[in-house]
Order: sequence, then C-alpha cells, then structure tokens
Amino acid sequence: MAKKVHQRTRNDHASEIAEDYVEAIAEAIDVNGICRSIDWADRFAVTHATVNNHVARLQRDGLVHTEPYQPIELTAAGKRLATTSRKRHDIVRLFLEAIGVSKQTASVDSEGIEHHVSRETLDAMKHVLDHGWPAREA
Amino acid sequence: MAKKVHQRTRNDHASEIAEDYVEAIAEAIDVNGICRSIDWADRFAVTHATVNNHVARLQRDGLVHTEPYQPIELTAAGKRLATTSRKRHDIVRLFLEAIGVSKQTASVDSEGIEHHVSRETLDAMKHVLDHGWPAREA
DNA sequence: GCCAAAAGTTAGCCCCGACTAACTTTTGGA
DNA sequence: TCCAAAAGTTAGTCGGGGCTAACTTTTGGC
Repeated sequence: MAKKVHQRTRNDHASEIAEDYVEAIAEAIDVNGICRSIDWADRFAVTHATVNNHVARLQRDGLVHTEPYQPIELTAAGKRLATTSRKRHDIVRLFLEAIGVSKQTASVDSEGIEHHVSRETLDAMKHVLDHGWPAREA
Repeated sequence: MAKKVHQRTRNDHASEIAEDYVEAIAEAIDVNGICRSIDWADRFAVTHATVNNHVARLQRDGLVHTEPYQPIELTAAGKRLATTSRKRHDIVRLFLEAIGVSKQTASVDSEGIEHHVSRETLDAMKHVLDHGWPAREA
C-alpha cells in the first residue's frame, strides 16, 4: 500500500492497447496471412479512423511497419511483444478456466487482467497449471 | 474472441480510477478520520493539481462531496462503491496470496487486476478461498 | 496576533483514445 | 472495362488524465 503503487498501474495502461493490437495483428497474420485495418475496427469495436490512429502510433513506436493503403506488418520488436503477450494471455486464460470460470468469461476477463499481472503472479499461475494446486495452508 | 470483447475493457477503465480514489478516501477516513487531498498526491504519485481534477470529477459524478478548502466526504453512492470495490480488492489479493504470490506482489497486482474481474471470476476466487481448490480435471 | 509555509485552487498546456465527416485509393462485379 | 462500394486516410472535436506555474486560503509556530 506504499506510495508509487499506482505508477505501475498507469504505465501498464500506456502499453496495454499496444499489446492488444500487436497480439491481434499476429493472430490475423497467422490465420489470414494478411492484416487489414477494417478487421480491427470490428474486433476492438472502434471506428476505422481510430484503428488508423493506433497503427500510426504503433509505427511511431517501432512495433509495426506499413505504407499507405498497404497491409500492416509487424517489426521484429512487434513480433516479440506479440509472442510474450500471447503467452501471458494464454496462461491467465487457462488459469481462470482451471479455477472453474467458464471459457467465455475466462476469455473476456483474461483480456483485461493479463496486462496487470506481474512476472511473479504469472509464474504462480503457471505453476498451478503445470503442477497442480499448492498445499492448502488454512 | 468475439467482437465487443474490448468494449467492457474500455468501460472498466472509465471507472477504475474513480474506484481507486473512493477506496482510498474511505480508507483514509477510517484511519485518519479525515481526508486531505495532499495525501492522495503522495499515494497515487500524482500532483495535487491532478488530485483536484479527480475530486472535481468524482463530485460531478456524485461520489464525493466537498467545499473549497474543506475536507472531502464520500456520498452514500461513494461509500457503496468504496465498499464493493474494497471487498473485490480483498478477494483478489487474498486469492493471489493463496496461489503462492508474496504479500507485496499480491498487493500491487491486485490493484491492477481487481477492475477487470467479472462477477463470475470473483465468485470462483471466493469459492477457492472458502472451500479450497476445485477438483483437478486434467 | 502575524506571517511564512503548507494546502488547495485555477488556468493553460500536452498526449491519448475515442468519435464524425469528408476525402482518396483499391477493389471487384456487372 | 468502369464505376460503385469497400477500405483507408486526414482533419477537427471531445473528454480523460497528467503536468507546471501562479494564485488564494489555512495553518501553526514564534
């Protein structure tokens, strides 16, 4: 409860959407072989103009590369971020399912939660998934 | 992975800080009997001007009441939000500790996570805390 | 009781994430 | 092939959350 606790929370926010986007771009390239802005408008429930703003910012930050009217590609950094983000997301999602949350809710909640999970917590979740529940002390 | 998934995530954001603030205000009134802006500047690692902006917004939204240069009070709605937020926070924090996360990390991570946890997931966490781990099916 | 320091307020700025509206470029079907 | 619809771009607006700087009000110690 010490001060500065919230600074991390805020910094998380800064990259949250970037992570969601690169994750989605990577998935789209996997599935469709190509990445079109319009799909993200649909998926993220925003307008195509908003997607464009994000893509511009992602490019500014070196995560994607694109040219006007051309499909979007991930840079090496973008691919790296997408991969780690995806792994984190999967662990959280599977963990939620493991504690009895429905697949649908687990999918939704893990989207919001994954960005706030520290390495330590992620490891704890992974440990449960791999080795079962820790000894109950109560 | 259907569309609209992110809409909830976004809406969460809108009230996240409001929840953090009323939670902190309630805690401060509990502990100190009074609530001063300056403490929040410290606790949330923002300037006092920023705190003022938030307080103005909380008042606009009917969660707090204050007069110029006077201490801050929670409205009935503010108290309700603080209570439910606090309960949610506690469940998440205790749950993280239960899966082996350190108290310190649990405290930090629960701050970020609590706002993204649905009722269903919260119930699942509470169930684990109250009744132990669900049967392992793997 | 006074006056400086602490606390609170106000104004003005920035960036982000969203929007609408109007425009340009690609595209694909008749 | 051509042209309308679909996709993408650009400009302008708004509110949120942050900042600094300059101001006013409280306060507390001498």
